[in-house]
Formats: sequence, C-alpha cells, structure tokens
Amino acid sequence: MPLRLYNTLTRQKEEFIPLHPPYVGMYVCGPTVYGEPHLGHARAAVVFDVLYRFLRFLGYKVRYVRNITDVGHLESDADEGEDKILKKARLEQIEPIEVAQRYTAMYHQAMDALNVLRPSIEPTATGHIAQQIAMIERILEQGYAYAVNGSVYLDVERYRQDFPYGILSGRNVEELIAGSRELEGQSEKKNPWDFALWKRAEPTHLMQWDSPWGRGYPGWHIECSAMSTHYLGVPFDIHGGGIDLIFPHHEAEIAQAHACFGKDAHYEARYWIHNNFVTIHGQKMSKSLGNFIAVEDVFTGKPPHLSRAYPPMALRFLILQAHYRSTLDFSEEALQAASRAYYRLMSTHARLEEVAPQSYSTFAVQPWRERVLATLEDDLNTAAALALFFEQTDFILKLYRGEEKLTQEDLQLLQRTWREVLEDILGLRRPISVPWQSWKHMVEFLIDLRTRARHEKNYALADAIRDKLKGLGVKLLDFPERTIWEQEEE
RNA sequence: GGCGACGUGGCCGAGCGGCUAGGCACGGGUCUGCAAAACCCUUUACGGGAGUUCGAAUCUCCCCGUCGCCUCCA
Repeated sequence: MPLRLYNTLTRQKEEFIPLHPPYVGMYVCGPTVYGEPHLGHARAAVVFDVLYRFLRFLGYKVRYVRNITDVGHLESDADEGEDKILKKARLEQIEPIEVAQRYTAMYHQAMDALNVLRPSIEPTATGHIAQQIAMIERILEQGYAYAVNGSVYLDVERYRQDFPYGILSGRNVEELIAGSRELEGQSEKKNPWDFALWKRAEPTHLMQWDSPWGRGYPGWHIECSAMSTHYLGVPFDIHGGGIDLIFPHHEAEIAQAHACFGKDAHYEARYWIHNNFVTIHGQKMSKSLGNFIAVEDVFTGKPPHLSRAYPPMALRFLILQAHYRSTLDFSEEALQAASRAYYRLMSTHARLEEVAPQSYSTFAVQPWRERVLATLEDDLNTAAALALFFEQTDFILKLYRGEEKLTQEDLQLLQRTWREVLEDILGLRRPISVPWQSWKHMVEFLIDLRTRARHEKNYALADAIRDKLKGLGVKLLDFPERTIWEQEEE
C-alpha cells in the first residue's frame, strides 16, 4: 500500500509520489522564537517528526528543513504594531539576537526531550537576508511587485491576472476585499490585500539591513519561500505547518513562489500538510486567553493546569493518540491517561523482548505487521496504529507465559515490528533505557536478596529493598514464578 | 459577514455504509504477606429531526451547539 497524505491544496488524500525518488524535500514552518515553546509547538514538531521518520522508514532520503523565525512578524494589523522579538528585547533590555537565541535553545531543549529529531537543516531568517532580497528582486523583475518609499509589496491584483490567489485557503479575493478593513496609514499600498515583501526601517528599528530599497527588514512571508526554495528547489515535495498558517502565510508563500519562478513553481510544494491545534476546554491555546501551557510546564508539573510532573513521552504519546488533523483537547486527565497507557505499552514491549521462540506459531505476524503499516500509510493514522498494539497486549502476555507460541522467525518479525513502529517511526523512547550491565546485576542481586527475605518472611527487609529501589526509579513486580523489574523515567 | 472544521459512552479519542477500535477512569472478582502488576467480568456510545438504503455514527437535507481562519500564531 502506498503512503497517502491529505493535501490541503486539493482537499483530499493523495498518494505520495516524490518528484525525485528516492529523495524527498520537506519544509516545515518552525517557531518564531520570542517565547517559551508551548504544547502547540510540541504537537506540530511531533507530527512532522513522525512524518519525517516514517518517510525514512519507507526508504526515502529526506532533506528536512525547518526554519527558525528570528525576525518577529508584526504583532497586529498590517503596518501597525511592533515586531514581537523586538518588543521582547526592548522589555528585557537585551539584544534581539539574545531573545532569539534564548528561545531557540529552549525550543531545542523541549523538542529533544520529546525525542523529536533535529531537521537536516534549520535555517534562520536573519541568516538568509541575501536570499530573501534576491527573491524580492526577481519578483519585482517579473512585475508582480512594486516598491514604494523603501518598501516592497506584492501586487495581488497583478498577480491574479496570471495565477489564482486563494486556492489553498479556499478564499477568493472578492471576499477578501469585501471583508478587508480600510486602515489608516496604509496609503502606501495599492490595495489593502497586498502584502509586504520588504519593509522600510525607521532609524530606531533595532533589526535592519541594507537592501536595494534602502535600510529595512524582510516581510512576513518571504523568509519561508526564500529558504525552502533555496534548499529544496521549486517545487519541492512537502510543505507543512500549523493549520493557522494556511492563510495568509502559506497562501502568500505560494504567491511569492509563482511570482518569482512562474508556473513551474507549481504552488511551491506538491503536498501541503497541516496539523490541527491543541485546545484547552475546546478552545485554541493562546497567550491572550491565558490558557497557554508551556512544554516545560508538563515536565515540571507547573500549576494551575497540572498537579504533578509528567515524563516527556507521556506528552508525545498523548499527541500520537489523536489524528494530526483533529483538534486535541488537552487536560491533565487526558495526559494522565496517556502516561499510564504509555507505561503499560512499554512494559508489554519489554516482555515481548524476553519471549522464547517455539517450534510453531499460533498467530500470523506478517498480516498484523502489514495492518499496522497500512494504518500509518493512510494519512498517518497514529491513533489507530497504537490501538493495534494495545489489541496485542493480551497476546504478548500469553506469549510471555508460554500460552501462545511463535517460531523464531515470527517472533523476530514481531519484535522488529514493535521496535520499528513504536521506537523508530512513532519515536516513543523506552523508559527502560538499556541499562548498564553492572547496574542491572546490582538490581538483580537486590531482587534475589529480597526474594530470600520474603521466603524467610522478613517482610520489613523485603519492603525496604523494594521501597529503596522504587526511590531509585526501579519498580518491582512480583509474579508467582519470579520478580521482574522496570525502570521508570525520571 | 465570508471560508472551513467539529459535536462519539465518566474523560481522551479512532472510525468514513454492515463485522460492539483503543486508551484511561469506575465497579465486581481472581491472585497476593502487603503493594504493584496481570488476568477475568461489567457498562453497546455516536447533538436533534427528517430522508436515502435491506442496513447509517458513517450518505443527503434542515435545525441546535462548539470551535478555527479571515491580524501574528503550531
């Protein structure tokens, strides 16, 4: 079964066919680094991390580009408002680059904890001013933009004569015109729906660069067009991002790509993939609503939203339990459920690794493996794929107890599938991180000691050993035949 | 106002015309020195109405409700 992905551009699931197999170019809009990474960033990163991992699993050689926006976009209407990064810098009396670097580091830290792989290339907007200027110049040459007072705007009206505008977001310009507000101070633009490619900087503006149009800084959308096409060519295979970026950001990107490269740009990317939001009580998470939860808050258990700390994998699991195109309603209860489910799945996994092969099989592994992969191939249905693993937990317990059997070959295939899908594709790190031998022997020695104590009915000692180990993150489980142990995260 | 999404059992959440997804929680039980884990049992849900169909959570229409985008935003 081929991989099928929902393409926002066509509003349907389409078979994924790369332009130049086995190579795949994927660009995902990364964060604007002016604040702490929150659950929304986590979801987007995890979703595209899974896509990245899955493509690699399928044998593609993926160049994954995810940008860091370190020039803040304006925070309110059109030409009004202040660059968010600059605002932060002003408030904290530090350099804009300090703001960007601080929050980039936080982003990396949070994403690393969530086991999100770093992209192949992580370009910054400020590091690609030259590419952005070059692109703007070319758009001007093609006649799809105009310069005025040191700023450059994309001429949407002119663009529309040659290309459709609004196909991605399902809008038409007439509606935009009808809905657009006439704002003061916008007289520079020919039309209110034109958008800036380059903005003139006032002398006091903290971040500014030389350009053919004077000192200024890049517009809101040009960095992604410039960096994606610079590293991936035009068009490239996959462009991803949050659902909120569809309009105007991605719509503008498409326009810029066409305006610069012409028809061959083919909507800049062939597959436009968008992840849905994390909500709280059904509402989008945002700073202004005050329902914003930072990724870090989950790991530290920061009130008022959380009563205790949760391991990063619990959050990753929660994200994976919902389809990426559905909203995910976050609550501590849901996180708690995900955390438990994760640990249970992982202990089943650990048991599977200890199963001994038999001379015949009582279960058809290959078809099950194919079902799992087919589920992921169907627009990355991670939730349904996880369900297939849970449906197998009973069976694995019976395997472990010898009540079900698998041949060496089947067992290895099953173990491989668990490892490949859970760890390599879904990126669920195991809480039992292959412990070092000495540690393992030490734990086993203590378990022996405790077992002896239990036989002698010295329960005080037995419990002391168990409690001490629990304090060290080692959980003991007494089975009739023997005691096994698990290492908990943290 | 325009465009779009969604309403599934206590909670989260798949599902895309027939075969009671799954997880978590709750209750009862088995096991156990205790605990944990595990196992067994219990709970058949799809906002409302009409329609299409042998058959609808799934398709159509209407209504109600929630949310998103149309300003930066994952």
